[in-house]
Amino acid sequence: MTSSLATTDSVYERLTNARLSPAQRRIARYIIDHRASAAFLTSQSIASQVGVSQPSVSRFASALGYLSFSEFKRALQAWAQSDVSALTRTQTRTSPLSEAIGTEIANLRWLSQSAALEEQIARVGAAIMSSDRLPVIGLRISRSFAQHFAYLGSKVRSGISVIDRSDTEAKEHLERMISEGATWCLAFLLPRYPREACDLVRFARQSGLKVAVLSDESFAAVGLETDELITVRLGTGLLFDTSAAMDVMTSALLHAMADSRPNLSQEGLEQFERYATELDVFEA
Amino acid sequence: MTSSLATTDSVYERLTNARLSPAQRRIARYIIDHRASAAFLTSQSIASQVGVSQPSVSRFASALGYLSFSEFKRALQAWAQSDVSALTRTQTRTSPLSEAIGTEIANLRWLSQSAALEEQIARVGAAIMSSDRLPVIGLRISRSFAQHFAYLGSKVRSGISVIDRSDTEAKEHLERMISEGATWCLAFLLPRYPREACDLVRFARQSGLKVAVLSDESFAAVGLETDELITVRLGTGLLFDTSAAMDVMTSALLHAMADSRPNLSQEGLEQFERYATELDVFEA
DNA sequence: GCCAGTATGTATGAAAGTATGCAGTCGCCG
DNA sequence: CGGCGACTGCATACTTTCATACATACTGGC
Repeated sequence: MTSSLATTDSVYERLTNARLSPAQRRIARYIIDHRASAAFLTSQSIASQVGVSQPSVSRFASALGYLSFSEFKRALQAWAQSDVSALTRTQTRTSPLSEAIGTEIANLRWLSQSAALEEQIARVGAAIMSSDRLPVIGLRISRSFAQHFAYLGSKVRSGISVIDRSDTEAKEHLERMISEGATWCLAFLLPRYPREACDLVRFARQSGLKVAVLSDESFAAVGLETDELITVRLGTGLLFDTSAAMDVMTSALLHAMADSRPNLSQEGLEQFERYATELDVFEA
Repeated sequence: MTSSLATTDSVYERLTNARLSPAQRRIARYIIDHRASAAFLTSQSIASQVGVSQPSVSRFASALGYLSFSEFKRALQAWAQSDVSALTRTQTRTSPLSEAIGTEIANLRWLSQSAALEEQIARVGAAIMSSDRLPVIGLRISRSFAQHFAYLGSKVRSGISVIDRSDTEAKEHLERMISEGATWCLAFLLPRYPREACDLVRFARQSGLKVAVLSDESFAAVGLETDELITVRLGTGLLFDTSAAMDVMTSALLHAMADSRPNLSQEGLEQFERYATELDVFEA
């Protein structure tokens, strides 16, 4: 009876529902993140990976309701298995959501086929890293992208600031950054291309800044001059556009930035870690 | 030297080339036919499946040139592993970027295959649409997601506001929204789960709000109670995590919200269009 | 038929892996 | 401050799994 329960309930379900101790949470975390490989490790090696004792792993399995660690491992293997076999299964698209996901998959695929992209990202990353200050422009829907970039970017380098408006105050801000040593700026410019954002980009270039723009394919139609233009495809299946590719490219750009100045970036990241530990910022 | 040979040569090559006795041939046959599962069985159970003794299996491994059955099993697992990952891989991955894109494609695929998801999104969309006010929680990295959601969400319904801090002022804000009719709130809660954000979610629930959380898989390990939990997988190939699936789910949720109250949403969108045209907000 | 060589199962000890009693630590409540 | 309960690591007993010695069975050459 008990063992039949073990096979019917999903491992993941148990992991989410069970009441776990701190050490057990860390184990759960590790297992979820490494399920493919964790499914075949011994309690011993999981323990050492996570940094707890072997008995803790053993107890963890029973806390989840399994009779033994071995039984848990079997369930885990079945889970990991179903996980990969899901990949092989092609299914018919019916709903808008799966349509949308399908489109985004195609968009990402297109991205990975784009040959010159890799090199361009590296080039742009190095370029904006070389600027003493880095204004990041993003208005309306693009504001959140600019802020996302700036939040992470600030862990890699200093002097990043978001410009999410287009009034005289914003222009003043931009000019001040130029006088402080900004040579490049980065603009997120997604449909439907706010006129004000375009104006701001023009203003920046007139002021002598080089501009790197992250946008989508149809941006070309706007006819705005840029120094670097990275384009992605957006997903259009749902009420509002989805921007999975933009998310990936943002991260890729950050990666390239860090790559171009390993020391500087490493320092920033370590500092953040120290600070996070000190102030006990995160769970687990 | 021997062990390096063991890892370089493919298992399959050895299976076909080695000179084997009748019983060993049967074992080989079984292993080739069931490699996915055989890779994790004990010598004992392989033996009983094939109908030979356990030492035969043990000897079989050394006949193939492995130092021990354990080493053979590891090689087998690696083989089975590469076998399934070959399914996902169409081209050779070399750079971190194309790795990362590949991962995100897998993440999206996993999403589209998740059966209950569609229904859950619809349910959550309708639920948060029914709340007279809608606080959206997002701290640190999740702030931009919350803002993205709120920016678009405000075109679909009114009364959305972002809570991107966790001080008394934020709690005051939350309580005011409750008194104004909020019954649900939405929280973006991405790794590494800020403690403050978790606290805020607990506070919200204690204050009587239902909480829908958008997070990633390992959130389970945080052990936070929620009323609805939507999980995606993040991409981990680059310096910072990518969140293509989160972007899609955010949009899907907005879509579901609009679907649950077509009139209300339509009205909001039209109003935005009128306003945009009037003020000449966009290019083209 | 006998012998050498090969093949295979049984028995057994060693090693690896897992579970549990016990004690130390920490936080909480009276 | 002291007792209590939860948590966790250590030591250890127990279980499973693996490798090897030995015995038995089969094969082909003589």
